Amino acid sequence: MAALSKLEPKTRLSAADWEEAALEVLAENGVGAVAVESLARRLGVTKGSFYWHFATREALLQAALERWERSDEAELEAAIAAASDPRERLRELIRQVSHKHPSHAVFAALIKSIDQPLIRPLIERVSQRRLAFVTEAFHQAGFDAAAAANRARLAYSAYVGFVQLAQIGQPRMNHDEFEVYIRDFIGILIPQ
Amino acid sequence: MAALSKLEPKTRLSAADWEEAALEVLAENGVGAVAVESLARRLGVTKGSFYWHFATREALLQAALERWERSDEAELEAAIAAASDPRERLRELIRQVSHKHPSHAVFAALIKSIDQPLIRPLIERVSQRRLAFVTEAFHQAGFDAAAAANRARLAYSAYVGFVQLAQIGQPRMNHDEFEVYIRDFIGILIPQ
DNA sequence: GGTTATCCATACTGCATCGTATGGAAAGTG
DNA sequence: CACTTTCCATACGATGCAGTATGGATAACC
Repeated sequence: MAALSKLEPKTRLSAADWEEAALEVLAENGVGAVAVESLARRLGVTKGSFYWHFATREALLQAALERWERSDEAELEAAIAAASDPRERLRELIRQVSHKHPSHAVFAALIKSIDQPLIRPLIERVSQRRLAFVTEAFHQAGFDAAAAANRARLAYSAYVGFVQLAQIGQPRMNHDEFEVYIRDFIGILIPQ
Repeated sequence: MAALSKLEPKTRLSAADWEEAALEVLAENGVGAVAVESLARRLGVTKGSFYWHFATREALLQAALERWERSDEAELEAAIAAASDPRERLRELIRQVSHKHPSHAVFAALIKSIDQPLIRPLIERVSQRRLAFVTEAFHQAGFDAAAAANRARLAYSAYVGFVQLAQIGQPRMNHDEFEVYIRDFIGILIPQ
């Protein structure tokens, strides 16, 4: 995601620079904020530059989203390799996810634009992968298929909801309260 | 929410007609879809009508949202009066919420526009009320204050996330699977 | 039935943004 | 050092939507 590169005169830009900048403003201000001229101003150039690298705004979005999807998939695979005990794997995943991460800001922004034809299938694929992973972990932890699926749904829904609510600081918590919340979260969903 | 009033030549319109139409398209296509000319077409009139009833698009949004907030508050108060046993009250609320309702479509749309200055405080107020209610119910059900708050956070986050995910039919479930999910949901969060 | 208040149509301005056309500057290449 | 490729600036057209100005139509009222 590079550093917060605002108005760096820098050198000349590559397509990857535009994609990363797009993901930054996406995380900060949503999909709608990924506008050509606005991005150009942020990067210290003009539209002329943009339309050399990309045919259209959608092409940039697509490229940026593919980039994010790959990184998200990689994170998940890393989580799979993390621990051998499925319970511990779940706990570790929850802890990882709960201590935020730029990737979750992107996800929170994306889910708000779930109607757009470019976003919807992406969210579907990503959620599918994540749900399958969590379901499998619960299954390996001893729950039967149906119970595991439901715990996974509950856990993933809670994650999605929390990411949304976090933006209004709604479950108003300080750091310690948050830690206790995560502990309870784990305790409720992963008994024993 | 009136009937699905599309392109009814009808008679002349009132401010309330615009507000209800605004809530309809809000639920269907999000806050961004609440556009003056588009709404006018939907109602079979032109912008001339709109700007007689409202000074600006924001004024319409504000009025429509106040309308929705009042109805949401009333629903919650009805849920409070429903059952005397707090556990049963929670179960009933979950069942009510899980069998959808036009009001939840509005909420799902609103949460996507949580950045807008008109929406954010509204979501804050509504979530505050709902969380307080659920927290209180868990508390009355025997959990201490901290545990009750965390169960409420988990339950409400799961609700928010589910409402979002439901739009992509992500937790791909048929009717029976859904009922089992709700049963498990209740069983996990409300033990005994 | 005439007058007034209510409601709406038409035509316009202003602004943001996507996309195009084209010429120019800087970096690489022989 | 000439020349080509790569990258960018400027200027323009087109579209969509908010908001204004103004006159006309219809219903309500005395």
